[in-house]
Amino acid sequence: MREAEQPHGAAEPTTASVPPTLADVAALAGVSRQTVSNALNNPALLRADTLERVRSAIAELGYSPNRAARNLRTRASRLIGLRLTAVVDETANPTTDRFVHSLVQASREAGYHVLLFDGDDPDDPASGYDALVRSTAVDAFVVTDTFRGNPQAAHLEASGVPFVAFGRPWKPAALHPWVDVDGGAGVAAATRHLVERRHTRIAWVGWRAQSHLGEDRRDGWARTLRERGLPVEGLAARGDDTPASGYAAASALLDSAAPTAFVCASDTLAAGVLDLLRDRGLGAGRDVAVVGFDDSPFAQLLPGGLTSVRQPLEDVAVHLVAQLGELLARRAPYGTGTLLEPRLVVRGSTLTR
Amino acid sequence: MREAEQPHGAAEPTTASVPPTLADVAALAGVSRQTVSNALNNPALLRADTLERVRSAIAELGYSPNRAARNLRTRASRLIGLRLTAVVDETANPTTDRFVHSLVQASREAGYHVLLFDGDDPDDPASGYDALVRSTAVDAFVVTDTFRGNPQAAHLEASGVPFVAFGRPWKPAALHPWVDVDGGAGVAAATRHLVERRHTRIAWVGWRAQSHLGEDRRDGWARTLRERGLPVEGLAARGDDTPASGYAAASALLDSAAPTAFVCASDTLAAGVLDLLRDRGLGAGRDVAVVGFDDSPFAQLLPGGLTSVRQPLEDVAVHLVAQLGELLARRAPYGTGTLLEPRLVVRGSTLTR
DNA sequence: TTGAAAGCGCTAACAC
DNA sequence: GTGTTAGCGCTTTCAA
Repeated sequence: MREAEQPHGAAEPTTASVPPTLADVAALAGVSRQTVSNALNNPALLRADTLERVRSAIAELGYSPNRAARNLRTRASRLIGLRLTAVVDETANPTTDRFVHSLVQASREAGYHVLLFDGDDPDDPASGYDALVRSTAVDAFVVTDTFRGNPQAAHLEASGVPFVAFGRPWKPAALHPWVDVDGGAGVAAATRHLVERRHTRIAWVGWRAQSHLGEDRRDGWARTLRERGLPVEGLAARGDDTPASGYAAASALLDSAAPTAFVCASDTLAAGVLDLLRDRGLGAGRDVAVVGFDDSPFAQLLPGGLTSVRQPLEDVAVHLVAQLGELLARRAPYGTGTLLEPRLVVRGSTLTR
Repeated sequence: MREAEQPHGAAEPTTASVPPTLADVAALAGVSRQTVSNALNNPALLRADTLERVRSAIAELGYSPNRAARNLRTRASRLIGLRLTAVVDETANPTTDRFVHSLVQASREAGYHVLLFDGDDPDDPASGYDALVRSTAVDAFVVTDTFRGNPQAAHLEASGVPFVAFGRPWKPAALHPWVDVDGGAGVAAATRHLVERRHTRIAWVGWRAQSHLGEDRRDGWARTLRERGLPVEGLAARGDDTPASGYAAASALLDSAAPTAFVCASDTLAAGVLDLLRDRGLGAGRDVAVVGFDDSPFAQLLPGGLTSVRQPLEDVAVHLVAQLGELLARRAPYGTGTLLEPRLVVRGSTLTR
């Protein structure tokens, strides 16, 4: 019986120890536990003076409702699960950091926290998700890699797990809300920018045709050139998302089609193009223009700067969380999609001409 | 009363609906609830055949223990809180992404998940932390910005909240476990690398003296030069962590001290130095060597590559989680610290000479 | 407007 | 080795 050695004053700001409960607050305020709960969740129900008394008791004790108890009762965790995609080649993904940050902020404003996890088993589409759902550890997921038609989203949809996707659906009839960035529009803006700067032979350095994401961006380039009556044929290359691939593509294109500008599907490819220009003694921006995609730190730090398409990730996060809120509230708003426009950030690599 | 329209078989893999509970498993396996709990938490207590029966019942139902209930009972959440530091200037922090990823992975292996949050109020050191602790939403924190002597760590220590720090303590007598990277050793390795490549006038481009982190790195440079009997005086500059600052520093140093190599406190500063070299018509690696710090995507993508010091963030995360585990298990291992050595990644910016 | 009772799903003690 | 009892802290009926 020696465990209950309470300090002198129960109401003083004790360091950690045992956190106060609803009952403690109720006792201090001279009301029932229920009234304290109402003060928290339905303040409108209380009379003004009662509410005030309860609130000062809460403040005095430094009370916060126990999350586990609340979660157990309400069958919700107010947690959003986000699966981190694997780090490729020890290189940080330029968008991940910004996106995660934006999501955390948007979630907080909606009263949610973000729970991070990664898949134990890359072969299993359910990996990570299922356990989290069955154990009611998270209320919903944000899925980030649907564009490549991955099986995870399909699996989630089949299991009836609430989720919203950053990326357009992998099939027309998808039933989940999504938010995406109109990469084609971004690349189109970049291409127009080059046309305005008097470029007529504008090349595309992109990814293999399997990538929806890459085809979307490529379309923005091709579409704009056709609109302006400029040549498209023989001015496009495809490859992996590596500097080496960009390097090789630029080398081949320069020899075969003599473009004066390169639009790239990523900053990584642009880095390879820049590398080749350097090796050929060509000045980026001066002799040949280069545009990247993602506005990564690389684009920002490159001497002279790399013109690049910047995704509005902050807005993406806000929309995702908003859709998640609706999804969790009612069962309704299936089939909603939002397409956001990126913005071209102009720097030295397209300027000095 | 029309809500309880149960499907025919209770044991079939229903989509979402109501997840099975311990009681369902117990019923199916023909044992008590407690036995199922033991099967999960103390399998050694069960007889082999009972265990087998329980396990197959668990598998059949697709059962996962309800997190909220377990958390309520055990007074633990198996969640580690990580506060994301603010995004500066819309630029991603090169280390954040890698570190977060490493932490998620290390945590998973220890049976924890990572909960992300950001401070609502930057002026309040308790911001975010306190609420999460009082509501028992997380078991512990990983604090990442202790090095600059921030008040958060001091506050956490005072409140008795379990946490481990990525960064050395801000005062000698700190009581919390920490893990840090020996930046001085990394810069020393970089400096030795330059000495071996016959450089004798090696400059330092760093941060203001207030930064412990910066002084630690700077020491690695100064120490090495003195060991080798090379000049230190007049070869160092300090400024903000921006390319502009690196540009200005390099410009001034080049005029006043004619160094043939620059060691920088960050890749960001190195970017500025490279920018200046380009403007002066000097080739990085060819005429003047440059070393950065962080091995950011910029360093990896820069044409030719930027030699840079890479922090072992994966190891940092593993050590942090290990210390957290001990801290949470017993109350003992206060005062432990681990210092890890970074690794120099050599690229073109120090090679062609 | 406020209070009393019940129970969410789990595990720590203890009895069998 | 297995079952019984109790209760973690909260919110949702319902009654006063």
